[in-house]
Amino acid sequence: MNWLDDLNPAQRAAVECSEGPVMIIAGAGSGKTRVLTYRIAHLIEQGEDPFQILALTFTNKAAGEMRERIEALIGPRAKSLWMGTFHSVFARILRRHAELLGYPTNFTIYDADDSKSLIKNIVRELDLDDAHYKASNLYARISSAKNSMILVEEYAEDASLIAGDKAAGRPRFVEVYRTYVERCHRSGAMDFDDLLLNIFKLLEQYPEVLNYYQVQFKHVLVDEFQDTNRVQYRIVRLLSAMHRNICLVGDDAQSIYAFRGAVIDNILNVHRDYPELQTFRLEQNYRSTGNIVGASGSVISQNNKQIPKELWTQNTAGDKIRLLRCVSDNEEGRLIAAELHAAKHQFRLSNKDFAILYRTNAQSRAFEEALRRQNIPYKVIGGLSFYQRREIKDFLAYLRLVVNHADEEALRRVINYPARGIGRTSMDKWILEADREGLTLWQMLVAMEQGHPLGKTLGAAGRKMSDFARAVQVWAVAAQRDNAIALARLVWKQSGLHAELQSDTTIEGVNRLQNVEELLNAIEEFCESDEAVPDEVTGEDDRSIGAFLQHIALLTSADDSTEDADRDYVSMMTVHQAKGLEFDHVFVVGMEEDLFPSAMARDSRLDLEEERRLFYVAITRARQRLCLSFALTRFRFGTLCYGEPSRFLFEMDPKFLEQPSLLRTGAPSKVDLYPSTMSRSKPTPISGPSRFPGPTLVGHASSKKAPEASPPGDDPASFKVGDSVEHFRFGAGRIEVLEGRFPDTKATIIFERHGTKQILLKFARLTKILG
DNA sequence: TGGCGGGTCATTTTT
DNA sequence: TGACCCGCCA
Repeated sequence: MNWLDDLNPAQRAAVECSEGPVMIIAGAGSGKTRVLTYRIAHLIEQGEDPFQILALTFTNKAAGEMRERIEALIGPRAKSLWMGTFHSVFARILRRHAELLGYPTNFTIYDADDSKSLIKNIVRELDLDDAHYKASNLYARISSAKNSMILVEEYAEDASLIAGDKAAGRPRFVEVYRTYVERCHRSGAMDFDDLLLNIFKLLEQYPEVLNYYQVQFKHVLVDEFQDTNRVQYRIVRLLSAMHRNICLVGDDAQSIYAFRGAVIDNILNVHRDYPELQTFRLEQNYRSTGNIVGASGSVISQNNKQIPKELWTQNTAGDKIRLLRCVSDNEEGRLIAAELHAAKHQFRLSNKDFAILYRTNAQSRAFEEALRRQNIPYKVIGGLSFYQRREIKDFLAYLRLVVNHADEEALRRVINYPARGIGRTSMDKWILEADREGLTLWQMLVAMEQGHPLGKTLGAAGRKMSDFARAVQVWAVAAQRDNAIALARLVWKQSGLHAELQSDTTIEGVNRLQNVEELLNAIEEFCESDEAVPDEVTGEDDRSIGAFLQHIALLTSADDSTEDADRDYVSMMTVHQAKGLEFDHVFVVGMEEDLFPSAMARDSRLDLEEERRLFYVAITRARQRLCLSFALTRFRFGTLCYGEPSRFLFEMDPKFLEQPSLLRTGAPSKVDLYPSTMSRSKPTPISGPSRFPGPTLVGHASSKKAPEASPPGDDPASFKVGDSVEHFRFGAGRIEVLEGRFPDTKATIIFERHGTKQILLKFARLTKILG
């Protein structure tokens, strides 16, 4: 037990307090993971059964790392822990009880693409116009309803929700929601949110199941508690209600997922649900220099909504924080590349020690170009995961269909890919007829195979459809006896996918073929490795294709196997993706108003506080050195926009900044690189007193930053549906629909001479026509 | 039935 | 500016 000596007093207290509800507020860099892993190890050392410990995380990566670290402490007993993401642990439980909820045991998990595609189909079927009913928007609404446990019927009865939808121009949203839920269910599919919501339903509706897991989980631990949504919190409370040994670890200052349903009030108000809650604060930062800790503190203290705490460090003060004032986004790229290059040599760092963090993905371009020009290897983190690539999804759709014939998204995806002569008309008739007879698409196929008249009506296409159904049935039989790889190879050959991809000799085509082959390798590995944990209910070591699909359904880009631990590259990513990571030297770029903080957050205190927490997350990633840059002009959406330094820069106590004067409007862009500079790229000299100095690439941006340059227009908040308005370019028109919350209210306007346009009020400079 | 061109639309996204 | 989606055309 001597490893407990690795902990400071606060950490140790948090680890050793193993009874009753505990909250651990873990500041950035305060050794949160260490406390969590030691706590679990300590529980087991004290004689607790690892099978009775449930630890929930948000990412597979976090779960995997934690398990490894616990194993390092206490050995292979760690393998028996119930540890994983909310979604994967719950998916596992749901498999056992799926029938209770009317799902097949081998239910499919729909990812966001599947869900959106289904919603798109529904919008089409309900004959709604897809300008007002955008799949991504509807999906987000459905998701947030589910995360708040608002079921369809509750939604339908909630007058204010309905009124809101009406006002937003989508009065039939509930129908979409209802149809979506029905169709998922009919397809034997759960989306990500269902994995949470259905666990909640299961525990609520089946007391014996609830009791079983309440007994089972003597200890429940939650990582990143500040990011839980309503349903997650409810589930955790239910599961831990018997033993009340619940341990919530998090940092309210790092809550950055409200837009996805995370409820910061969960962490702010836990004590209401647990009056006997014991709270521990980890306030000593081990990660960063004094200047970085100090600067981050001065930023986050501007927030109202937070648990009071004071982070401190024994580390040296280190370098002050550098500011980089750039004339344009391209110059920002060049200067950062030069800074990086210089620092790398001066401090003898590797590329891996650097990270460039930005608010939006679109910003990566300038840095990619600049780094490429300097021959500095980099990697843009995030983006499409391996399993989201089209060819992979296509092949997986076949496999999904074999496992679960009801999976409508899979069926639609592959029934005519590779092309087998089943055209749009045939598909439409098929869908229509299935709907009329109340059959699923698959049942309709089977009916046709067994002589349903539609088969004859469709002629050749009908025969092809029957052939297809028969093939899937044959594969399904094979899936009963073969393991995953044998089945996958069979389908790969017989589906025609292999031939299809092989015939494409373009570079991308060859790539696609290789990707599927890589997937096949992964399946083979799955069948051979001992990765698949035997199911503790059946005791069987499941190597079926169904088990494989389950295994990969909840992986993301961060889990891709391509291990480049050996490659040395600069990491570039959004701030969100950087959470939980740390680097020696961090650049946070694009520090401008309306970019960071995002323009969307401009007028809401809560949103702005979340942006501020996001900035806090960004700067606390840095261990040794932090550099913040902003550009005075930037191309956005094709037009040149003016920017001004982010308010967050002004919120930092200037004593932590190397050159606070750079924030002064019109200050010269003095960019002295690190002494041993090798930089070739000179900063563009700035002259003249103009507010936005620099090259005159000014254009006439419809700049939101220069409202004084455009006719003022009436207050965007004052418009109503039905108002007659005048637009500076489109002339007279009438507002038909207003949607979105001020200030992002979007208007659909029918103009007398220019037809219907959708316009953002805050940019439009509309004037009201009276009378 | 697929390939192209024009129109539209732009945060963040652990699962 | 660029990515993506839809619809039209061959």
